[in-house]
Amino acid sequence: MGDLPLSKTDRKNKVNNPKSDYETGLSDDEQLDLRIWLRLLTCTHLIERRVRKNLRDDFDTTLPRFDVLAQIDRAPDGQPMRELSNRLMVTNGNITPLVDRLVDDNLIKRDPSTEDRRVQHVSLTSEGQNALDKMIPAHSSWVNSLMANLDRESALDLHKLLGDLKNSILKAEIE
Amino acid sequence: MGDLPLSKTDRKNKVNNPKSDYETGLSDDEQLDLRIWLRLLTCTHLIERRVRKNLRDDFDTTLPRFDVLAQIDRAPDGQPMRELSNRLMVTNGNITPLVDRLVDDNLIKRDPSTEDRRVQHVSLTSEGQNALDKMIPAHSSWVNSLMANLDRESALDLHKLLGDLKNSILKAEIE
DNA sequence: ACTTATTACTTTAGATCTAAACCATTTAAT
DNA sequence: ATTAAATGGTTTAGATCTAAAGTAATAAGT
Repeated sequence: MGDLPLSKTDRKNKVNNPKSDYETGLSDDEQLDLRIWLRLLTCTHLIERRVRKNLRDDFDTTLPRFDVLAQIDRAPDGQPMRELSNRLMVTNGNITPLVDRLVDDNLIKRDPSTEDRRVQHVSLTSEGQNALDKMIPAHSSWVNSLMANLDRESALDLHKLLGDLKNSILKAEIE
Repeated sequence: MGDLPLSKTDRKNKVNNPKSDYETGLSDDEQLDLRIWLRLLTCTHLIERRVRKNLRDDFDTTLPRFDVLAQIDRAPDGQPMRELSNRLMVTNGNITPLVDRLVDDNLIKRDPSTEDRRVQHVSLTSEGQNALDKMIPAHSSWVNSLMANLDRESALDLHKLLGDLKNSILKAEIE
């Protein structure tokens, strides 16, 4: 895919890079990619576990509920359910009961769209906004403290490389 | 925490870095950490979605089942349930029914430990080993293709930085 | 020996998730 | 206009997950 004569994809080709780990049958590049994937997963799990616990201990709520509230907050005028499930990257069938419960708890509200009768616009109630306003800085500080041992330059590099990775994935998804 | 005079933790201090985003009330470093966390989550979700779909389409199985099989494979002589849940970073109560189903499908087997009557050693059956041997290279190639647009140097950097992040998290967990 | 943790695993209750089927509405294509 | 396709949302079935309680066996402290 790359324009460079020595792109990684070339080097991955077993004709160009016959050295494989005999035990696994995987090339060096494949091994590296798998290790990246494992670390990605580990970091995600570790952070999620901490955030989950803190949300429960400090706010008696759950991560998916917080995620929904935080996402709704990003569109103050309300947003359709589909946008929620897209942004949160979960299936649409998952959002409905989550929103149901948050509506029951009077933290968010559903308003039918005037333009499209299929659409339900979801937005925060003042109670929901209040609750979220307390959670946002706490959540931020938790993540912050987990990354405190990463110097700023590394953090900037990591942010950039994760952006590259995301683009690589999206490019691969298209084909 | 850092030994350097201008460590990130110092700069995070609002006295030293009074510039905050007025809208969010978060410092630049906090914003950066949150963005890293978001990208981490996005990449993880995107890869998981793809792997999940491919496992279903090509092998008619699920990601948690594959994870359990792959983890069991790493300890050929069998390993206790606890080690499984530790390495897969899920609660122990989650592993039991997953293992139950895989045993029912004759892909793995449980053997009581001779040394400790509480322990159940889990290992692959030959059927399970056969199934897994087909999945491993496929899984690797999927991950590989998702990262194909990342050049090798970036991949190495990313691997290293994710290691740094992991260490930072673990250090923070201890306190 | 005896009591008290601790550990390995299971069980329970309930929330969350996926995939797939479904309904209603809107859009596109004749 | 009429049909066909796409879209937004819900529902369903079933798997996966967490947290917390429970059970049995081991380890540690006195």
